[in-house]
Amino acid sequence: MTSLPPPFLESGYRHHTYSRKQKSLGLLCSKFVSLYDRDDVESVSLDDAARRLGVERRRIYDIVNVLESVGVLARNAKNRYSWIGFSGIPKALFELKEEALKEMSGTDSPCVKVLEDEEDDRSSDQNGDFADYKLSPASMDAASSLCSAACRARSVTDKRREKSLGLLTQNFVKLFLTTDAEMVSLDEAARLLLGDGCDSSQMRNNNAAKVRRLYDIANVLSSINLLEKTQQLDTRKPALRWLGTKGKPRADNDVAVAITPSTKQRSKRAFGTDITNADYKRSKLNPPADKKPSKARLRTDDSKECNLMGQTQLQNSKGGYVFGPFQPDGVSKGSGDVEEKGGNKLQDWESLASSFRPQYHNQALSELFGHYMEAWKLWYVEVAQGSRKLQQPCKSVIN
DNA sequence: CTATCCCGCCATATA
DNA sequence: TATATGGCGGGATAG
Repeated sequence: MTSLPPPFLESGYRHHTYSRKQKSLGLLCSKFVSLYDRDDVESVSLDDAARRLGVERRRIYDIVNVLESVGVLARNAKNRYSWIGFSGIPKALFELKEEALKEMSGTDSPCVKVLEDEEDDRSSDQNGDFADYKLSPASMDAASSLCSAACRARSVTDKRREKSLGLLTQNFVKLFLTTDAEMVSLDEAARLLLGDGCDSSQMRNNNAAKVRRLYDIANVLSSINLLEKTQQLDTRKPALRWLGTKGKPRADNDVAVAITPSTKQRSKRAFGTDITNADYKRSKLNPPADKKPSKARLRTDDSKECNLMGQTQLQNSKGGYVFGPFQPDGVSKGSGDVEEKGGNKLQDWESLASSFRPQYHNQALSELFGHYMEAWKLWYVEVAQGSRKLQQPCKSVIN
């Protein structure tokens, strides 16, 4: 009753201008954010959100799932989330990265191919070693990707979790956090997000499904300005550019530390995600046919004061390699059972940094990581400390 | 035509 | 069981 079918809306039909854009996940997410990103908000009710935004609950789940993956929200209970805000992003990203690094350090893959896949599903995900970043272009490692079947014993529950939007989002983000590449073609991302390997079989259709999910993720992350939908400069192919890590482009000096948005707890618009009812939606350059998209769009993001910190733009051999595989399948609880978020995380950045560093074979990466640690530390400390009262969740998380 | 991706059915999870 | 979640992919719209 509350929902109106697409074609025909409420009052008459005066608005033949039905446009999907008006109901895009991204726009909805923007509304969602502006609705809750206030100092006095600390709890979010899905029911309330759905009602206030005038959409079906299903859509709220989509938004909330990805936002939670990047630390903007935290689940409390049924129908209940606590609003962390943008200040929670740095921490979340840091943890994601930490997790990603841990996973790829070859120590994983405890689960080899156990037995053949049962029923339908294909052996999803790949993982395996991360020895070198450059995996052979094609053919890759169809064989190695066979594994992962393992964890199936974990019952259906984990199985479902494996394909959740939230996990997909995390893996997607990890991809950007563990490499200096900032742009991935949609297609490539879709492939990496799951068991690529063999491109044969009827994975064609499967891939299409994944892409659909990728669009969902991209849309909400875009509205948060962590991501940007673009297209590869050469190939006009659609691609996604990560914005969550770069500082302002104009910083020549490698420094360009964080632009800590809220020195004071005041500015809740950490990420400058202000949505005006007007659709400020950037029109995607997309000129006629051969125009250079380059400067087409002006100040892409009105100086999102957000951005964690400046990072040197040492974009070296980006073109060469591909991202190593990470471990998608229900890893989280895979190995341990007691770990999870209980332990002592983010203890010493110092030690973490030093312990991680040696893992890089690539000098540039190593250096880059150093910057990451530095900047993150700064940012995190500042935000965590200064953040208004709603920092309680953070505090408790640490235990 | 292909790229996007909204919509909501219905399987699962949870209270 | 009822309700809450959220895969999943058909098929409509944008380009």
